[in-house]
Amino acid sequence: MATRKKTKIPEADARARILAAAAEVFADIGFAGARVDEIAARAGVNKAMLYYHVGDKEHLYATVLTETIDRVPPVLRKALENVHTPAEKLQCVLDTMATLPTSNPHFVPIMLREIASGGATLPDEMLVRMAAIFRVVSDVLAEGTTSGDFRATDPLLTHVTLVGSMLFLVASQPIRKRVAKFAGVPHTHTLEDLARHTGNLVLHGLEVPKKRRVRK
Amino acid sequence: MATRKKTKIPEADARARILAAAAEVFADIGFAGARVDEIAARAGVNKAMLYYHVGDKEHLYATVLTETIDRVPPVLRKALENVHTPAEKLQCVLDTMATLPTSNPHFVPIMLREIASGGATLPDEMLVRMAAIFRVVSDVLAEGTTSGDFRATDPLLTHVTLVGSMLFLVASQPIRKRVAKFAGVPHTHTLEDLARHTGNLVLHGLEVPKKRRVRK
DNA sequence: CCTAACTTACCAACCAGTTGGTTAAACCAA
DNA sequence: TTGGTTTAACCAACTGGTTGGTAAGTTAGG
Repeated sequence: MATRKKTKIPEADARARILAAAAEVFADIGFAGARVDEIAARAGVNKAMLYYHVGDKEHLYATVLTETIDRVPPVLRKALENVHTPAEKLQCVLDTMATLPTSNPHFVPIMLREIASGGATLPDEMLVRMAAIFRVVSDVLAEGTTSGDFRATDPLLTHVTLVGSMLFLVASQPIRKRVAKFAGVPHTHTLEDLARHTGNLVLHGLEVPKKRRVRK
Repeated sequence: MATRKKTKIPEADARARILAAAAEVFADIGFAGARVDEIAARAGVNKAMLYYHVGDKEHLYATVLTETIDRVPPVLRKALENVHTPAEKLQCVLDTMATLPTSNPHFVPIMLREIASGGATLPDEMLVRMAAIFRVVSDVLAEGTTSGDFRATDPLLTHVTLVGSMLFLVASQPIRKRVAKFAGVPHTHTLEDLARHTGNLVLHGLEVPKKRRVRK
């Protein structure tokens, strides 16, 4: 309720409501499918006000993107603070990634669509931020490799595999439920399950260690 | 050039050209962004002819989807014919998936976008086909588990992780190149590299086997 | 002369962005 | 304190270009 400098009661920060509504709509139907009127309506704001507060559709989209991704690196770094072995750090990264869609459910579909379109419209601003996230993960990988815990892999490919798996697993949840029905297998997984499965798979691999192997 | 039944020279199968053009445009900008006029133009066909041959935009999209995914299971099964150990089969699945975007470059972005939208518009027809692909992979996983080569994992999650990694790796190639520049790391990978990396990661995992581990 | 294949010309709905205002809070000079 | 001025916040109504879809006709093979 705190009034700012001057002006007539700025209707509980319209800008924030517009960005939230935009994230929702962009996530649901993508940039091309999103309607500015729909965003304005969901934000409970006149369309002209949307243009007044954040500019045109393209700028609105870019703002949603950057303001969302900016929250990721600090969260990742904070989560890693009290974790020490490389394997634990990697699992921590995955666990944290799995929590992101809880606090920010619209980020995953938006990014997936960006990937799908080859990032044709991704501004350099976003790439800088993606590189920042990559660096956090690649530091963990490098630490694991030099400490002798991890095998040496291409860090960029490994990072993309991790992020891709998590994004895909999270985003595919509704479809997975339907596919599971058709394939006749049960399906009940939490976000933590997804992170655990990915961590387990990527850390230990599928193969049974030779010594423990039991051929029948 | 072969003329079919009757009619006035059916302009070298307009329907096929329409579907090809549609796949292109849907892959580039998604269903909502795609313009029917653009698709018709790329197919070298009058817009009214597009409606005459394949019906409205929605039906056109559904047709592209099903006709594309239908090619996957036979290719997978054929590729698996001459491969025998579970590990080799799994790598074969990944290799084959990596070849798909070569023969059909539009499938990956289209599927990624479908995942992003939670499959809200995915017809049951598609789910049946996705379940068919899942069954091929899950058979390989099950075989590996019962033979003692693979650890037991949730087959659905593992399948989705594999497919997701491959789709994501392939689709993210252009963005990866740009991110690599910002992160200051080199970047040159072929589709085979992607399949090999994923196979290596998922089969053997990141962790160095205890016996071989060298702490410094 | 019938019918599949093809075309032109058109339309109504839609949609991003703008115009031309109103309102009231804040500021300021007397 | 007052009353005039400025300015941020807000809005209804409009604009003009776009777009999915169609109607009504043409062409030519059988």
